[in-house]
Amino acid sequence: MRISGAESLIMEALWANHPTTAEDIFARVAPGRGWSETTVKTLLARLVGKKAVDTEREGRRYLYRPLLAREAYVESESREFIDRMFGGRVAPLVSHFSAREKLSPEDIAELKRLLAEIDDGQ
Amino acid sequence: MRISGAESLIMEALWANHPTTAEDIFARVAPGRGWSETTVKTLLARLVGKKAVDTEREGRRYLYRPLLAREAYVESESREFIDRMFGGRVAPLVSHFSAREKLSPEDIAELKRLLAEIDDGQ
DNA sequence: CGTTACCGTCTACACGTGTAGTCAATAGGT
DNA sequence: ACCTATTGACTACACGTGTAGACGGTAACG
Repeated sequence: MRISGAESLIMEALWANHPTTAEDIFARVAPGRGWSETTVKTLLARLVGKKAVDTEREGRRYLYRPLLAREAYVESESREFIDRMFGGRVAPLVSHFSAREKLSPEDIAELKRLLAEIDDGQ
Repeated sequence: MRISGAESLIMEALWANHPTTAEDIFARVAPGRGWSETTVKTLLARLVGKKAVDTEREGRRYLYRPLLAREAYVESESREFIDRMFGGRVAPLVSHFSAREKLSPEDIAELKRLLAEIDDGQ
């Protein structure tokens, strides 16, 4: 089930803090977006419909919690993106950024660390 | 100007071979998609409207050529994706793939080569 | 117990997108 | 010069998405 752009903002808020109320999500997401409360509710309802979010009644309101794990979401989005853009391989993407000097020193350090780790594993 | 998913397939065909005719693009893109010829024409027209593709008359038909460079497209899509998914940094993405053993030996070799290259540059 | 405030649901609407049919212009062949 | 085949333009339509108003049920408070 596809998560749209606006919906993914709601998911981010939920991943950061759950279970929680629509009001809380509204408070944390809407300011940066200028969304009305209804918009947040609509998006939540759609996510529940898509089975990406689960609800649990708490008094007169719902508590929302993510059903879709962020890991799984990142995984499928990444795969799709890398397939579309870089023929399914990771190195060309890194190469692309490296060629444009968009790699920060921290990036470079961490990449080295990762590769060393992989070598250790072998 | 945003390029949609279907449109990006047309762009790929154009990047691979240009300038060329709608018929040629149809021949190369439609089979894998089951698109009708009109669909390809519509997408081309939209891309021309978005100024991502340029036309030049050749007899009774057009020759199409990309106006938007693939480099620029990849750049902006990548940036947006990395911002959305990994807080704007490349290393977490690689780390994500590395953790799932989705890095091919070629990926790893190329990453090493890239890092060595960067070191040389310093 | 009745009223009120809150909160989710229903409804709505414009716009982009995926997909394609019909039409009109015109280049080319005879 | 005329007919025809080709090719882009116009039109269309359903569906997802971004965005939000209106409404109705029900929990809570008095």
